[in-house]
Amino acid sequence: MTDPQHVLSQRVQAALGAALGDDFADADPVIRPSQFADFQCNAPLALAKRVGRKPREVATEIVNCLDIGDMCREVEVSGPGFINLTLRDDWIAAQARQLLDDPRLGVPEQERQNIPIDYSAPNVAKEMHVGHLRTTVVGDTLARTLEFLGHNVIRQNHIGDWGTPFGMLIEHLLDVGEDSAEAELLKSDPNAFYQAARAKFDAAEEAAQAGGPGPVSDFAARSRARVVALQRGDPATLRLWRELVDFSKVYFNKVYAKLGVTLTDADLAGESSYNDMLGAVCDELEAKGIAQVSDGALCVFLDEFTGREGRPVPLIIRKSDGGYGYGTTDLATLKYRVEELKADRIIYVVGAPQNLHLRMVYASAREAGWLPDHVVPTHVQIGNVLGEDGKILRTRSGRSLRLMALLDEAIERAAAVVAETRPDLDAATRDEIAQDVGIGAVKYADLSVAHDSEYVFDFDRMLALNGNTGPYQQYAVARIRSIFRKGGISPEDATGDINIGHSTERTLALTLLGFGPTVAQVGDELEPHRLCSYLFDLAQAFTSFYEHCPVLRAEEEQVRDSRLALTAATLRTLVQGLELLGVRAPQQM
RNA sequence: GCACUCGUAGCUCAACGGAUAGAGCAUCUGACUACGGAUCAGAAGGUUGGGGGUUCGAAUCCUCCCGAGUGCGCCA
Repeated sequence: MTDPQHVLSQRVQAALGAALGDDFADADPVIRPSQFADFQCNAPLALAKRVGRKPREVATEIVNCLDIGDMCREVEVSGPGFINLTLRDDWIAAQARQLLDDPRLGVPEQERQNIPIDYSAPNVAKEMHVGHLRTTVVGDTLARTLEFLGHNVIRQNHIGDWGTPFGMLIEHLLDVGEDSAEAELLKSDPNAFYQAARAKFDAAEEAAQAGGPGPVSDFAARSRARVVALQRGDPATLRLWRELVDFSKVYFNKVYAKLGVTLTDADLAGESSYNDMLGAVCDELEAKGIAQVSDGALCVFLDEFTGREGRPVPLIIRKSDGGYGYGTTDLATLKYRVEELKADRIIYVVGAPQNLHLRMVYASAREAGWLPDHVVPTHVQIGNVLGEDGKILRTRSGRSLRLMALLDEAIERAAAVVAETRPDLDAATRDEIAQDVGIGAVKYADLSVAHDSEYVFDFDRMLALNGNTGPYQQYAVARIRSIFRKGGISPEDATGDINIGHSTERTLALTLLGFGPTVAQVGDELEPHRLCSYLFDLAQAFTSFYEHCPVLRAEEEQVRDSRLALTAATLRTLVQGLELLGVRAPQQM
């Protein structure tokens, strides 16, 4: 048991029962870190009214019943009725030392849940751009964290692999030839392929309107026919469609490999995979009287959703031409996740603009009985990434930024720094460091701000070695590893007792104990930036300790062993924390 | 018009209803024969967009205004 907040909460709870009676024995008082002491409890303030007495009196009474001498050196009532708690150094030291034997670093066991997480979701035959960065990176961190907490995470990469654009894409693929260089673009620069198809389609539309049939306008007609063939399940069309998807998979996997995320082909669950359910979804909604035909389209109208001029906003589940849109797919997906994946909790890591749509999907599914009350869908809203001008990040020409290009630039910039600072290393090692630092910087920058807030993308800031950045954390890890390298000691062998002598040792040890609660909180609230804040605190606590407390050069052997153990615990915690963020910590940098 | 997300130091961002709103950049002061100075110690910097309200206590909750972004029927 290494989580002081949890232990203190239990102690205070016992005292509450003793002081105020059995009615309060299950009050579960909240303990928070505080600037006035190590921890603070405000339960007396919350309970004072209930017992009709003054908060300070209540607090004093609780303190009198508190049996806590083994872990606290000071307990006092202060302010309007807070209980301030200051831990004993030897207790902190002992708990910090326990982390070294604990494979989970003090992270509490959770009740195991089935949790599908919907994230990344790029489109076939389209470029991944900055918008995909956050949904991919945030989703991946949540997946890693919930898995670490013991849950059964089911990664769901809901790729856009179905719908009207595929008619023109397939026709274009046929036109250029499946083995052509143009088709190869799908694996490296899919936008070029998509744009070509799009341009051809638009030109064909124009030609068709202007002068009737011809070889150009023919393309639009062929594309439309191809969509129908695709939805009908025509084998030849399906084969071509699959080829498009396969080409795109190669591209996705390139990006994922570069980015270092845990998604694999096994996690692909694109829109097409729900195709067979769409008809039944519509039929059932119609039969239950939830959906009605309006202007030729089958729609679900719900009272709580109104749009312009107070008119109800529909969730269109079957278009007037008989086709299905993403509303239908999303309903089928939700149904599948509840019924087949046995979801206890469903997480959508999706852009903030989709909020209304998702809420309508949830509401419709609840209405239909596909989403039981105990299953809670959560939309982790992803905010936009902005450029220096405060507008959505784009290239100078106004196009959205290619994710691949952005990652390459980050690596290049990191490489330039490494080349300057570490000319002693060989090229291969420098290259590896540049990869880890460049990618780590981008991912960390993305994760360290609240997922729903927009943030300004700035290479210089994210690659800085100071501040709440990836490289700062990586540097802290590199220095720790350097200590062990220089001392000829393996971190696993640093298992001595921890004794606290210096104030920076105390701060470091106490901060270490915060890892478990922080990870649990990230799992509950789905906010990775809290883990970043924590790791930044930890890295700062370590560098401060590192400045003030020599480890290898400590004069007494006992002090040296203690500091080595503290350093080893820090290393493990930082590396584990960064791993949950999907940020690699190089051996040196 | 309605809905969602926001408005915090010069800049970029934090703050789970709790005391004196915190970091980092930038600025200024200190500390280098360094277990890796890509650092550390410190200073300065705020009427939390504005007005009301809820309560022991509000950046946080409610309400009204001002401002920004996004979304509101056949793209996904």
